[in-house]
Amino acid sequence: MDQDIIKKIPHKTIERLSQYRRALLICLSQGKTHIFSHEVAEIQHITAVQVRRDLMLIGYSGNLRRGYNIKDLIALIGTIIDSQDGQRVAVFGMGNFGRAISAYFEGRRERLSIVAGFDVNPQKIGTSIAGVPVYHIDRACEIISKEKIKIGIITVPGNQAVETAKIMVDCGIKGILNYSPSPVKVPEDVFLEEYDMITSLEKVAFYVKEH
Amino acid sequence: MDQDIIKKIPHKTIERLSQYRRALLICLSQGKTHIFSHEVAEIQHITAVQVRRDLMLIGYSGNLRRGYNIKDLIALIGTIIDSQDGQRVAVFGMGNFGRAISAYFEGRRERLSIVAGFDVNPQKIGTSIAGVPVYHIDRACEIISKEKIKIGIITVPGNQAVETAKIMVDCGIKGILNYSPSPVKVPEDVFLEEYDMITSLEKVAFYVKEH
DNA sequence: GGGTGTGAAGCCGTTCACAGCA
DNA sequence: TGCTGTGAACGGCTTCACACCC
Repeated sequence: MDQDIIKKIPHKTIERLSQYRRALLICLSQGKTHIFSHEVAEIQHITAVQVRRDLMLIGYSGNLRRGYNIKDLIALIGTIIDSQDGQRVAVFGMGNFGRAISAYFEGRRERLSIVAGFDVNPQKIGTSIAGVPVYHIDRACEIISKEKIKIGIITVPGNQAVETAKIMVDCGIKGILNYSPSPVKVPEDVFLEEYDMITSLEKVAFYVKEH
Repeated sequence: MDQDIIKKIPHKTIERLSQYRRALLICLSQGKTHIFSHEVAEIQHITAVQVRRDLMLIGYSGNLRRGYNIKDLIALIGTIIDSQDGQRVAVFGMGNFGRAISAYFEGRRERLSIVAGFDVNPQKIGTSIAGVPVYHIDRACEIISKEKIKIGIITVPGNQAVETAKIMVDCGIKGILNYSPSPVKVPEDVFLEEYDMITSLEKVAFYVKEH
């Protein structure tokens, strides 16, 4: 697919494509071969028009009678969001949360895999958690370079997040997913996504309070 | 603050208010008493105008010379997003992720606390994880009613999410935060927020791939 | 000058409405 | 009839631009 077109896909569509793929993989495993836009929409709690718009953006055309071919669509989404030769990820902070993510991710995606964990706790160094080898943070640059890691997930406590992000950037990480409660700063050329569970929970609590 | 005004605050502003408060609490603990909009903005990676807009929406006025009074602002945000008499939360699925959330949350907010965990693993039932007592899922309705729980977090494996959400709704939960990879369906009057870590990671990976 | 507060404009994602097709 | 594909309208959030103030 044309690079220029891919570059113009909005963030939100990228997120939804990822979600569509997950839903489609489940449908495929249930033996379905085709699906209508309104079926996808219902699963994702959005409208059918939205689904068709997204598929329009990536240039996919469905069949009028049977809807979209699930296998083809999964493949097409793969060509857009996956990297040809796979991407490697490291987790910074192998506490409860780091372990949870490693376990959650184990073997879910061929082209995106967690290959290293970093921590400072000597009891964890040298062990393997959910199939992910744990190294001391001091070896970050060495391992990142050796393992060709470009993406890092921050799961250290809030007060260490800023410092950790600095190390990641210095070692050549180009994409950071920050799950700590502290926002971090990165250079322009590093993609940063931050998510805080407390904010989400407070939001839910707010709307529950307001009925 | 006037209820009608609160109802009109957009979702995004609510999220940012939660984030502002977190940042402000840190500033307060560092001994600062006042802060400018551009300082808040920088922490959150947004613009100063955006911050001022949000504060305008909630009717807060700063001091021209010194900016915003941190203590007052924290208090005001509290009156908007917190519930007067506190809200109680349950975690469904005390695996790695459920444990991580419980630990992460322990003692962070007075007005929002995790008071129960549910699981099916007999080894966990009756124990306490990160200060949260664990019950068998069969007792969900009993405990939810007794503990006056209105909010639930789903951290069960994807294939059990739909079923778990059903139980939650049936037991009277009014707000759900779904961290499982499977979207769930809930009635109109239940507030639902879904977040999937794989989607976020795929998004980061996509933008790293695209430079 | 460097802040705040805000009407107006701009932008971007979503939804409407409908043509086209099997 | 019931779906897809899409130009056009809509709406809500963000940014511009500027008045005002110390």
